[in-house]
Amino acid sequence: MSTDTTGAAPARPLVMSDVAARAGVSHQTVSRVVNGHPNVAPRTRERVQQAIAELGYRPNAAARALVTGSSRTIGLITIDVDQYGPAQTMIGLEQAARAAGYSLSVAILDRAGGLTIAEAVDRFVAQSVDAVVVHTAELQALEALEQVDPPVPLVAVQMGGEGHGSTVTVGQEAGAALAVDHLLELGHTTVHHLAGPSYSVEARRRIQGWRTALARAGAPAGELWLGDWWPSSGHAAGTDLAQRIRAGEPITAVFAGNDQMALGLMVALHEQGISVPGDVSVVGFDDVPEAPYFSPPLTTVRQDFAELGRRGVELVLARIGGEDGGSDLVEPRLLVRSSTGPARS
Amino acid sequence: MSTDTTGAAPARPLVMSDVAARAGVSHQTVSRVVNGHPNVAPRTRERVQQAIAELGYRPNAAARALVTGSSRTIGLITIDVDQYGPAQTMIGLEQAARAAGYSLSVAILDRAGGLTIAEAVDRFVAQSVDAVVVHTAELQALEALEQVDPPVPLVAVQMGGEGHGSTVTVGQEAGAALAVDHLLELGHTTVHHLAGPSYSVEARRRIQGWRTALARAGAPAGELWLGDWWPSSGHAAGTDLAQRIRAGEPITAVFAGNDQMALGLMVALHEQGISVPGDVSVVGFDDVPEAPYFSPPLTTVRQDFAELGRRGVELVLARIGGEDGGSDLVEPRLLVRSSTGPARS
DNA sequence: GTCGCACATGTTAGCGCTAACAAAGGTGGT
DNA sequence: ACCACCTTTGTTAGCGCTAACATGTGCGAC
Repeated sequence: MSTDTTGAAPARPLVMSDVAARAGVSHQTVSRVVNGHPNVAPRTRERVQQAIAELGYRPNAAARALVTGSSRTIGLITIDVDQYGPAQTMIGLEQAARAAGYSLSVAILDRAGGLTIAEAVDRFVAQSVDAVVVHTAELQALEALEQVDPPVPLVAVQMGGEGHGSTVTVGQEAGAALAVDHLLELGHTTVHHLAGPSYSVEARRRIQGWRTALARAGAPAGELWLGDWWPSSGHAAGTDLAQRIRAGEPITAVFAGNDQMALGLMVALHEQGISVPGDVSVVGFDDVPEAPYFSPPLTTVRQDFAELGRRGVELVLARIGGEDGGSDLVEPRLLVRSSTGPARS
Repeated sequence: MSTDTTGAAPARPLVMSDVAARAGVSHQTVSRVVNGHPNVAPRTRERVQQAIAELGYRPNAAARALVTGSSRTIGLITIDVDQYGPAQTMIGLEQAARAAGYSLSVAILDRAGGLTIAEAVDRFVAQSVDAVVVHTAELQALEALEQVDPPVPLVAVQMGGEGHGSTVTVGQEAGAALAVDHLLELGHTTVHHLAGPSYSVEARRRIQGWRTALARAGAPAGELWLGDWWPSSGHAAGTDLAQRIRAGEPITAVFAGNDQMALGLMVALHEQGISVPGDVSVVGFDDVPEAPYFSPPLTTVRQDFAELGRRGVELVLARIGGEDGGSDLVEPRLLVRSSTGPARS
């Protein structure tokens, strides 16, 4: 319907020589100004900058990428961005990347296998990205990652194990230990664990941290259930738990692998007439924004996801700059609210 | 035969003429095969495809973008991806885009003003994106959008008003009406509304829908409070509300602008000894995954965010293909759970 | 005054690809 | 047999930019 020639929008996109013509210099001088090259006379630089501003010129990224081999773009491979943690991490990543002058290209894996890690890396390489950041805790995906050897830096964020390339990770074991120690200090004999799914490396690390903390304190081993991160699996576990408690089993403390499962768990317990924290204390993991408004407000382990993203970019930049960039760790923190209390004597 | 096939990372990236040499054709023939050009002899095509497979060749996206002016990339400008809706929408968008052979480049706005819409669009244009999708309900951002006239299709997703270019939107008024009518049918005299912040176009549309539905039913106008989408603002509103109820005000039904505020509201009510739905019925908006596990399980209006993303891509593709692509609407749906009940007589 | 050298600017080539045109080979109609 | 015409393939140019080299200019050292 509308023809796109409304004064401001030029029919032919502006190129460097348009700016050059206007400033009365060669296109190469414009290039030097654009790239902050030192050997340009101040007056010339000013004229060029003015011409750029007047024309509203932006250099063509594709041409730049072609000649330099770098697109000033970082590729992010992620999963489950509809969950709080991955979404926060992505925000931290994007903002840090942008602050450093990089754009973010995103590929979202799905559990249905629509896109494999190798394909995603491949695509990014063809796009001339300067680095790839992988954010997933999927065991399978991480194993696949080992096979990939891209010609650009690859950094993993939040992965549990030590993998190919650089890694930023939250101290999952430390976080689990925080939860367990808190519960033990409140006088609970042992702590049971409702873990995330087995394909998740994070879930495994938390299980490991839980076991270790229990052992270190000399407490008897607790029981382990597996959920799928979602509230419904917490609810199922809670229903089962409640029946066993009413049957007389001495279960008084549960550490849930994330806040959403803790929510489902507490709701099920409540439905079955079990009091939290009166009868059972519950600790979550993540500290989602809703956690303070659960019933009762949830004691949980906070992970600083945005910081994770920022560190990831730092690592990327170090690697792009040729530095080695080893592993980096973000420490979690315990937030005590009202879902935990002293053990019933 | 020098068996230096794939295996190790090649020192020099593969280019089209490497493939051409291996297949014994010219680079242009390779280009034709890669782009599915019709006039290539079947045998030749096969040989070339085999060479591509053996070498693991991927065309350089920057060179392609430079010569064609298209990078097969869609730029997404979004905000609040840490909230459920925007994150889901992004997932729908990314998957539909990838299915159509496009990549997604992401810019995340922040309320602090780190990046303006105009800058983001500008950046994307310099990146030769084929289209820009804007996903925000920020009034300010949408106004700024009116000033922008990019040389590529721009489609807005979820915006309330009719703006420049194409639009996909959820029927906000219809959703609000769903909530109000449900409450009215249960016998409540009127419905009060805890709305989202005033800068949000969505919040405004829901307010409008709420008012209209009330008026249409001949119900007296309800009271309006403004929150900020987060649970804490719902909690504050709920605390205030509870006191007024205990003072005798006849408040029995509240429609919250989103589920998180509904959560905060219900918790505050509960803390103050007001029963939901016994004393007050509450309806949310969004249907986050936690909603069935709130206390009580929340009656809410579901928005299909992933579908929104998919439709957005459809619209984009239509626009890229030169079609007009008008507005498109996704209809919300009411999910009745346990936070609503008949009015107390 | 003349040389040397640093700085400022211009000129040229080429990144890897696609588009346009050119050339070669095959087919059928007369 | 010839030519018209289609299909298949190759050759060339150029997208917009940066890197490398070439040229021009000014100024201090001798």
